[in-house]
Formats: sequence, C-alpha cells, structure tokens
Amino acid sequence: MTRVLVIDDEPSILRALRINLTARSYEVSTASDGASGLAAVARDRPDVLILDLGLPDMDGTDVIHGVRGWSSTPIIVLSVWGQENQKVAALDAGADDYVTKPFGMDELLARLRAAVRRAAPAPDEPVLTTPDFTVDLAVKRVSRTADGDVRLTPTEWQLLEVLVRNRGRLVTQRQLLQEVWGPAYETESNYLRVYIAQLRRKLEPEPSRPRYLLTEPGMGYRFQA
Amino acid sequence: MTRVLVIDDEPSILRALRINLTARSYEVSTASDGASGLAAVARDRPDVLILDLGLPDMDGTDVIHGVRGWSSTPIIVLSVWGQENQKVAALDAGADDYVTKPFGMDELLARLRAAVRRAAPAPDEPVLTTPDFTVDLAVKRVSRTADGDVRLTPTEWQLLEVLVRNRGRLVTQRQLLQEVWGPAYETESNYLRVYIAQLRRKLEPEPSRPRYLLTEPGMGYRFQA
DNA sequence: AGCGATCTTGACGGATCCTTAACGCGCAGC
DNA sequence: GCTGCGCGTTAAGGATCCGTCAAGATCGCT
Repeated sequence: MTRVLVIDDEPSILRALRINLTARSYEVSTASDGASGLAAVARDRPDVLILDLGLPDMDGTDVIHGVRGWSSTPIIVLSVWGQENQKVAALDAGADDYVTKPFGMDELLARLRAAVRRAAPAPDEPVLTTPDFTVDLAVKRVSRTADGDVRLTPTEWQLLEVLVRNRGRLVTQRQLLQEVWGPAYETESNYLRVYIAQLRRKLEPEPSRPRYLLTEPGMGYRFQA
Repeated sequence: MTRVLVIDDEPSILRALRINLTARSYEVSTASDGASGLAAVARDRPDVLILDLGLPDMDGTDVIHGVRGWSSTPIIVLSVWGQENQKVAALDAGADDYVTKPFGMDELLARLRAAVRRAAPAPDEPVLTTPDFTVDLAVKRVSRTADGDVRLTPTEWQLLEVLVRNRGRLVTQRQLLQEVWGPAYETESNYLRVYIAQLRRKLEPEPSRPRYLLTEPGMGYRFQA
C-alpha cells in the first residue's frame, strides 16, 4: 500500500485529503508544520509527500531541501495561485510537481499516481562512513573519527550532500552549481573551487592530497568512497 | 547538452519555445503533428519531450502511449485551461507533467529542469568489460584490470564515449569530429589521430597493435568488444 | 548599531589540457 | 624508384583550469 504524508496547516485541506486518499486505499499520515513534517518523513519514510508551502514555522523550499538532502521521495507541492517565482523556487529546490489551490481532486490524484509511478526505487542509505569521517545525511551531521564533530556552513553542507549522494559517480560542475547555487550560477566555477577547498580542509586528512574529494580536471568532482 | 523535442502545431508557440530553450543552451528540435512527432522521438532520442495535446492529426494520449510503449523519456504536456478529465487522462497515459496554456515561461523551464533532473538514468548498458579494462559510462570511470583507475581528459573521455556507445559499429571520422569537437571541425582529422593514439596508450595492452580501438583506413574507427 | 560568521569576488602561480605542426612509416599508383 | 596520401607519433606553445589567498559585501544575531 502506498504511504502518503501530507504536510499542511489548514485542517480543512488535511481532512479532505485524508478522506479522499484513504478512500483510494492510500495510507495517510499528516503533519501541520515544517519541523514535525521533516521529523515525520525521517520516521515514517512515506512513498510520496504532499507539501503545502504556506507553513507557519518555516519556508517551504527549506522543507524541500531538508528532505532532498537524503531522500528522493517524490514531493508534490500545494500552494495558492499566482506566485510564479515561488513555483520556480520550489521546483528547483527539488519538488516533483506543483499544484495550485484551489485544485481538482481528480487532478491531484492523477499527479499523485504519476509521481509514484516514476519514483526511483532506490532507497538511499542516509549515512556514509569512511576511515576518516562519517556523514549522516538525514541528521545533517558530519564527524571525524579522530576529533569530534565538524562544523560546516550551509553552503559547504549542501555541496558535500550532493557529492555524497552521488558517491562514486562523477558530478559535473554544471550539476553541482545548479543544485547548490541555482540554475543561474551554472558558470560560476569559482565558487566550486573555493568551497571544495574548504571542505577538503575540514575533512581530508591531507587537504593538499585529497583522498575523498577528487577533482577530475575539466569535468567536475567525485566523492571516492 | 540536453535535447528537447517540441511537438506543437502552433508556429508562435514553437517559435517562442525554440528561442527561449536555445537561449538556455538546450538543443531544440520540433515537430508539428503527432505522426512526425513520434518519428522524431524515435529518430532523435530526445532527453525530454514537450507535447501539445491539441494536435491536428491524432489524439494527445495516443501520442503519449506511442512513446511510452518503448521509451521512458519524460513528457511534459501543454494544453488549454480547464479540461480536467483530459489532464487526468494524459497523466495516467504516462505523461510526467501537465502545464496549462497560457503558461509562464519561467514555470515551464522550471518544470523542464525538474523533469530532466529526476529522469531515470539511461537504460543503456552503462558498463562495458573487456579482458583488459572496464568502462563505466554512468559513473564516468575507466579502470584497467591490471593496474588501477585510468585518468582521462575531457576530450579523451568524450571520444571514448562515442566509440563505446557505438561498440562493434564503424564510426565515421566525420561523426566523431562532429560529436566531440562540433560541426565546425569536421575536417580536422588530425585531432582524431592524436587522441586515438592517447586512448590507445592509456587502454590498449599493446598500443602499437590495437585490439580494441581499431582503425578502418579511409573510413573511421571502431570499438571492438 | 555593532559584531562575528558566512558568502562573494578578484587575482595569482602552477598544473593540466588542447591545439598545431613536423616527421616517419606503409601503401597504392605512376 | 618516386610520389602522394593517410595514419601514428611526438613535442612545444598557448589557452584553460585548478588551488589558494585575502579583501570586501552581506547576513544574522545581540
């Protein structure tokens, strides 16, 4: 049975979705703000996520980022009509689809089916361990085995997250810039050089001789596991 | 570069999309009815498909079915506002997203990025193994079974990629030059000689007596599996 | 308003890579 | 044997890319 998590602060919408989804034999759980929503995602591991952007406690794109850091669960965003740039921001943050309120229930259900259908069956392992340090994507924490926890800035963390999620694979500069800074920064390869250096300084046992954060000249970077 | 195929019968939309997509460095091809659209999908193998449902010759859902029969290329559907059941039908037929006209270009571009981002990795055989080395196209890595990984420059990698994708087949010099260096370099067969030699030096057990990267005099090269 | 942390931006030396030209070799035609 | 052509090989320059540093600019918090 497909499990759906709905994150919305309006009781009426929550109720309507619960009724309709349950009737189609989905398994529904709910949360009414961003923080408890993120906790619920980590706890329940739903197959698909319906997220209202108008949450009281945090910005919607931050919720998306929080999920996308370690999970590829499909995310369908709900929001009021007309916020074009908000729409773009949500999709670029990693949302899979965007439905404007008021919405037709049939359309939402169809988009739900489409999202579940194409969902990647890859259940990512949210924690990675090397001889020198450990990265936990779900909790957003990295600690070196020798000394204790390592403090990363938000940008550093995002960059590391993308590389670790694609561990072993070569990640293009374009892709890194796009996922961390946004599609408008595709050519600012300067940023990459600066932040890769900072990550190496904080993680590598020998920053000048990188063992994990490898650079492939002219192409991009690779996290070697 | 991401290749987009637009199937639409309205010249104005075709033109607007072509301009905007080209400006974002997408590679755009177009078709103006369903039949030629399906042919174009089979021929061009686009990375993503933008499909108008109001085509003159056939029903939109039939086009979707025609594509989904053999390809999982993401499909973004365009249509006029208000046809709720059509929307549901298109999504259930296998479309990935649905945008109503008139649409904001920024939104469409964002949905395009989202569709490409979550696209399933190519169903091609992404890894090729020979007695002497292994080429993994998905991860962009090649390693010799005797010694460890081999470092390839961007150009070397591109060239090898084209040859491996067409393994067993003869690839024309023209085609190689065009795919690696661009259409303006079709006559610079010098480059090929230089880079084929470099690949042989890095991959062949006996670079002077090639076993995998074969020369077809006067024609081109062939990767022998 | 002030302060610290973080992000952006520019500049530089050094490493890497691409381009280009030259030369040798084998082969076919004259 | 001579010549022209295509291919393999090599090496040198010039362009590009990368790592590094540090000085503003910006942000968040008190």
